[in-house]
Amino acid sequence: MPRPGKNSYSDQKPPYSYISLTAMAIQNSAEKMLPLSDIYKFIMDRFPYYRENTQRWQNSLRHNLSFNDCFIKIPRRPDQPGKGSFWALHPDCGDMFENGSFLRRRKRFKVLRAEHMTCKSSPMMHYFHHHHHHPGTAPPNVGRLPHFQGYGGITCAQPGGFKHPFAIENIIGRDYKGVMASGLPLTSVMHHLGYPVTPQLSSMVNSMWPHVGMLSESMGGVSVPASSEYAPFSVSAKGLYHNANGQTLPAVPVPIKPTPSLGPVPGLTGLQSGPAQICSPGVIMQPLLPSMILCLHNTGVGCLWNHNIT
DNA sequence: ATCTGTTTATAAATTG
DNA sequence: CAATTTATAAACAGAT
Repeated sequence: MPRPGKNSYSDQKPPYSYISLTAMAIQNSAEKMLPLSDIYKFIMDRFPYYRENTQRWQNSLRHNLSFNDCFIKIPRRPDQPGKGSFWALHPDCGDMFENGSFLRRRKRFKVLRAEHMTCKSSPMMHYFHHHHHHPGTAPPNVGRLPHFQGYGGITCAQPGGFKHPFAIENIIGRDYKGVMASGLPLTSVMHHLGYPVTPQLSSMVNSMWPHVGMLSESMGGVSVPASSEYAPFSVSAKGLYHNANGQTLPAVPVPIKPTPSLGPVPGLTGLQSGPAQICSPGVIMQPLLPSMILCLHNTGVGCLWNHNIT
C-alpha cells in the first residue's frame, strides 16, 4: 500500500500501547518485576522505533507506570541496591488484553477502593523479592493469585481530609497502609498471597506485633489512640537510625526478641547494627513485606528492617 | 546533573 | 456521537 514513510517496517511504531509494552517487559522477566531502566531496555531492544525520541516516550511510559493501577511499585530490598523501585503487574489485573488488542484494553483496571484517597500501594505485598541464592526457587507469587478481597473498599482516609498527627499513615510508611487497612491478620494475608508462613514466622510476627495479629480497618483511618500499642511501628518508621558517624540510614533495625529455640552460631555476633550484617552467613532474611524484612540470625537475635521510609 | 516518580492538563484515538 | 482509553507535555519533588 502507499507507504509514505521512508522508514523500514521494523522502524514503524509497534501496535502496542505503553501499557502493553510495559506489561510485556515485566512478564518477560524472570521475577515478573523490573526496574524502570530495564523496562526501557526491553522495549528498545526489540522495537527500534523506540530507540529514538527517548525523552518523549519514556516520559509517557513513566506516566503510565504511576498513573495506572495495573502497575505496582515494589521497593528494593536493602541488599539489592540500585535506582528506583521494581515495577510489577497488579495480580488482580488479569488479562488486560484478552481481546487481542494490545493497543487498547477492554477496560481500565482500577483497584477497588473508597472514593477519595488513592492508595495505589495497598496491594503491594503481593510480591517479594527473592534471594537469588536458590535459582530453582520461584518467587512466591508470580502471576495469578486467588483474589484477595481484604483491601477492597477500604477507606484510606477520612473524607474530611483531616489527619490526626498520630494517624497511622502519618506514623507508618505509606506502603503499610494497605496491609494495615486490610482487616486481616498479617500472617493470613501473607499466607493467602502464597508466602510461606511457617509456624515459627507466624508466632514471631504475632509476638512482635500483637496488634497486627488483627489488622483492623480503623487503623487505616484517622486516629490511633495516643497510648498506642502501635509503638513498634511508630518506632521503626518514625525513628531514624543513626550509625556511629551520625548518618541517617534509610533503614531502621529494631531488635526483636531472641528465639531460644535457635542455637547460637560460633563466630558470629548478634545483629545489632547496620546493613552490613544483613547478608552475613547465618542470617536468614524473611521478607515480610516488600519494604519490611525480618532478619533472623542463628543466634535468635533478629532485626526488623524497614526501608523506603522517609 | 540525571534519573525516578507523581501529578495535572490537554489532545488524539478508539470503541460502543 | 459521547465516553473511555491512550499519548504527550510539562511542572515538580526526591533520590542517587
